[in-house]
Amino acid sequence: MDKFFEVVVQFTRLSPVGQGALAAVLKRLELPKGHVLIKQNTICNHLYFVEQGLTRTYYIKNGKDVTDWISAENTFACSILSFITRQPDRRTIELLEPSVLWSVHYDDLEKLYVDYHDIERLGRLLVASGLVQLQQRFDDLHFSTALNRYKALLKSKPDYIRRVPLGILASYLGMTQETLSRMRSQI
Amino acid sequence: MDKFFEVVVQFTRLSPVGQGALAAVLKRLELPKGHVLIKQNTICNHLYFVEQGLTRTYYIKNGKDVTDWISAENTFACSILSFITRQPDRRTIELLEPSVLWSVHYDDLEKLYVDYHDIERLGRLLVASGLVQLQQRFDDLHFSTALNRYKALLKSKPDYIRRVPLGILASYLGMTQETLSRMRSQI
DNA sequence: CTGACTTTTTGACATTTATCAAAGGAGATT
DNA sequence: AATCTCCTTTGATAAATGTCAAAAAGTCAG
Repeated sequence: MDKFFEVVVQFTRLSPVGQGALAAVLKRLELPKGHVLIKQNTICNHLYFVEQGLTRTYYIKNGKDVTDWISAENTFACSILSFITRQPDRRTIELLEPSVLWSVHYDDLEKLYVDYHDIERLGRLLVASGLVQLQQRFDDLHFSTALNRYKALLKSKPDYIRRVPLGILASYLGMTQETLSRMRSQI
Repeated sequence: MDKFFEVVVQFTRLSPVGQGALAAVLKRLELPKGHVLIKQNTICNHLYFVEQGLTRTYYIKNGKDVTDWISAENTFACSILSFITRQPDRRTIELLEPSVLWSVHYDDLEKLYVDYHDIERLGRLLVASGLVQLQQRFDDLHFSTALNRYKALLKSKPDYIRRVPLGILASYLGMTQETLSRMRSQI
């Protein structure tokens, strides 16, 4: 749990009572590679913090597997659309490696938001951080060639290139695995 | 200002005192078409609410004009990256139509967050809503053909097609204006 | 170590979209 | 009405990327 609060404190300092309340609803999970955290077309009720391991979020679009997001150590994973809107979403989240996670239930978080101003603030800052990351990822995709998208990833997330299978990485970058394989040999 | 609070109340109900404090820092702007709200490479210190009119956010990428976002009535406009991170950003925001806007200064908002739990909550919900919208826009871009991106826009934002010049719309959709012109005639 | 399986690379070809160039409209101004 | 400017369409061609097929390389259980 220490890792979780190390990350949290970078967003905002919690009061001891707020931190205690948050710690009380955290659940530790130790799960094998391939385990499915969220199934497609269900409501995402948990926010996951990755202490160790790697997750990928994907869905099927026109019959093809599209990887939407990858979460590594010290970042969060959930279906953003479903967690916020409370509607089912097509996304599935699975583990690419055996992982250690901490989960918070949506309802618990909502209660904490009401009771603790500082946790509401933490929530705001976490969402804002997610927005910044998604905006950067969006920018990488918008009007970039396949080669530049790969280069951008090489710069921003070099560890993904070692840890994530090529086909999944290609899909994350919005290209086929053949194209990624060729881009890679071009550098 | 009524329009602004009509939108706000859809996110959360504010206490009278919170609402009053927020109203006190809102500034009304009436500006002509072409007016620049935020210049590239500056820090975005204001969040704008569009009561009437239309804005576009764009930047230059490899010498080309890339439209990143469009805000119409009852939505917000700012450089997300800059407003949140407090760093300069390449984005410029300009008015595509003569507009009526309400602006809030970053510093005022931060003070309100500290003083009023309900405004911190509003902030969280606004950012969350922004995240949902960006995620949807990202999904439209990820592994979609030009034609499908155009169709998705036709469904989600039909008014943009009437109000936004074709070249800007094309760039928003990540294609050239020639391609958009052809997609359009295909439907 | 070997066979079965999965992942990655390579090649030939097809499709999509961009680029460049030019021609049409539409609205504003004289 | 003629001119100007801006916006949109159309056509020819080029470049980027996808698709399909097969070979090569890596992984792992037995």
